[in-house]
Amino acid sequence: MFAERLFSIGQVCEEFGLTARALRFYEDEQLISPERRGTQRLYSERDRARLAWILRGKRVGFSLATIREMVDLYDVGDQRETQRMVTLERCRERVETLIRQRIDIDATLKELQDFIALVDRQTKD
Amino acid sequence: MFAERLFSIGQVCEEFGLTARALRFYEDEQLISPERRGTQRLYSERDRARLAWILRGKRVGFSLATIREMVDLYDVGDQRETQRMVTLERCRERVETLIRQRIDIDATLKELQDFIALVDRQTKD
DNA sequence: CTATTTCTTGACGTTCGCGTAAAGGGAAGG
DNA sequence: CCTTCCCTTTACGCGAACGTCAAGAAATAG
Repeated sequence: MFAERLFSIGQVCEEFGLTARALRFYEDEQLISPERRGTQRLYSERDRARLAWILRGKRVGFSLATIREMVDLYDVGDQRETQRMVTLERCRERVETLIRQRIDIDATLKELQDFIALVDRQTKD
Repeated sequence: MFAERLFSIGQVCEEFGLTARALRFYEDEQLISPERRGTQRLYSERDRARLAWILRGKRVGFSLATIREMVDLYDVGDQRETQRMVTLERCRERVETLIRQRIDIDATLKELQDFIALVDRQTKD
């Protein structure tokens, strides 16, 4: 067995392009919970995977609260029937809004590209 | 010729599902500028089209500032060469982030749907 | 004409997602 | 040992996007 590689907050900031303040804020908001060696934070591979998830969630426009809800959903592996149904319901809601977002993005993309083509034609005259 | 149908703020709120406060805020931020009959606002068909654009922009995660920039881009029809290039550049940037967003959305959708399938299988046991 | 909505303009309050000092602790290099 | 980073917590600040009264004007209903 080999010890897992751990990262300091500075390294993680560098890697993901965010500030220490942001990382600590995410921790306050319970999105990640890195180990501690004394007072210092140590980020594991799992923490970094969660971070990647968080950043992607942000890019698609989810709030931190929503993102936490979602990673929490993934974390509860075994649960009761009723709770599982709630989980599924929340997931399906997310899927709905994502699909809606795709439609909106496609429409916006089309208009933008049409507009670009129009301006291009004007320029060529 | 027939007079264009105009709408009160209340009607527009009803139709688009937002508050009067929000509409007035968008006006302060120069996203829309409805006519006035005395002190009352009157929204035209064009205003409502802009509103639809704004709401779609919000759903894809644009800030109001960005949305204003974009509707402004559409509005300036004829302009100088250099200005036109700036317009094109801004548009292409938007296209880039939208495409990036599509990729993120697709990835998130896939994970969600895989997860749903997983939970579904667990439930059937 | 009166009563009831619907509208108007301030102006302060709130939540989110951090930024930005302030003040200090701990490890690492010379 | 001293300096230099890198890290820590605490705490106030800020822009975005409205919410929420307050106080009054104006349109509409009866």
